[in-house]
Amino acid sequence: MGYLRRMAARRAAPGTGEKPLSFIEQARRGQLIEITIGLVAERGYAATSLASIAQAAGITKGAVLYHFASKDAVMAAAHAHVLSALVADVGAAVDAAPADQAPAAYVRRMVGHMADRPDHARVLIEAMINDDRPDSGARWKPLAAILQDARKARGQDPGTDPRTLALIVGGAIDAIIGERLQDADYDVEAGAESLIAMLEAATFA
Amino acid sequence: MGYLRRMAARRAAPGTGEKPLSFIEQARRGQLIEITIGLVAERGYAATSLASIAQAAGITKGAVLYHFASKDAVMAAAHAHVLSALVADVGAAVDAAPADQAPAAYVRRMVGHMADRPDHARVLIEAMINDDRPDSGARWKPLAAILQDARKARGQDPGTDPRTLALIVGGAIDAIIGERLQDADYDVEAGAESLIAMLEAATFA
DNA sequence: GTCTATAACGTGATAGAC
DNA sequence: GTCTATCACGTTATAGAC
Repeated sequence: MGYLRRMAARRAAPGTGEKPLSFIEQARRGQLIEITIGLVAERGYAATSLASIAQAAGITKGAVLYHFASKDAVMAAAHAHVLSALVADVGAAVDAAPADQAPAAYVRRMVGHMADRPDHARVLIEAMINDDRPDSGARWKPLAAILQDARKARGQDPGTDPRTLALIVGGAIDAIIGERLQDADYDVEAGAESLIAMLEAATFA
Repeated sequence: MGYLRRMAARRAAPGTGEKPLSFIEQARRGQLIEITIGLVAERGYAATSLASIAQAAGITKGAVLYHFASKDAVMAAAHAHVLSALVADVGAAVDAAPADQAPAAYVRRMVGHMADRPDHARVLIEAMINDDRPDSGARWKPLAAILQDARKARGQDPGTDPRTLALIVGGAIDAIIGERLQDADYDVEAGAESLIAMLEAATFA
């Protein structure tokens, strides 16, 4: 792995120095995070209020704010939860594949992961949007590195600008996932394979 | 054109039966629309309140609601404004190109249009997100049709599923534009050409 | 016809009850 | 340690002044 870890690192960075939390606390936090994921997936970030979270959990707003410092803290926790699941899943798949097939593995698992967890996908999309920090390439760099390694493993010249190639592939993945979110009948696996085929054709040119 | 018209048609549909509006009214509306575009581009849909629009225009909230029926009506007007500009621009470029080169023209003008108007791009993105109506393929169908026509003009078999191909290209365009919004130095023209090269390679396979 | 002042509501966060 | 009642603010929309 290592590639995707960087993605997560940005989020996890400030959180060093956590106090140990009780079992009931941990359970409540987990419950609230799950509820928040569902609500954000359904209504979006801005439309998800503390009141709606509290109501879904059967408690009051203040109780939510006892377990989390602020609304943003709840959102950040929910985002971190789905992001770490994504990183672990895709990272493992990429690491298990030989370097020259890592890009295909990345595309397949990324699409598969999101298709299997529509709620997570929607949360990640929402987070991507509402995250107004200028992410200096954090989005495309991991994939660009995987693509470069694959080319090296095949003994090819570095062809198209890796940044642009990673952006194109990443954007295509987003579009395929987005289509699945709107139409549950859309065949994402076939979409992923089409994208991989295009990528192979472009890499050999 | 005709392809992109459909995109706009959805939005424009209900608005038949408009009463003629006075000059000052039209001017105010235009002013408010421009202001709204700027604010939405800067802060996003949810964070753009009537108060912020009114303040930027130097009037009160109520005055805004005299010219538009509701906050959503202001937003819809702003969206319609940027969308019609996009449709007119890209549509003209596509129509001017021979069928076999229409996809390339589409990509170039789409990217160019957005790169030249970052505010418009951001508004379109925001609208895409907050538009929770299930758009039955409205997003990819125009491009899919252009791609199919190009293949026909070249006497090629219909290869990859046109829906998937359109989704991939559309997603790639979004990613290229998104990158430009975050990094003004990113060379979108080069990105567009890379995408077109990939598309050509895939079409010939 | 154009706009200002006011109202009714929902929000995130706090102070304090248990 | 856990949660409820309360607060101050910003929101959209309306009623009414000019």
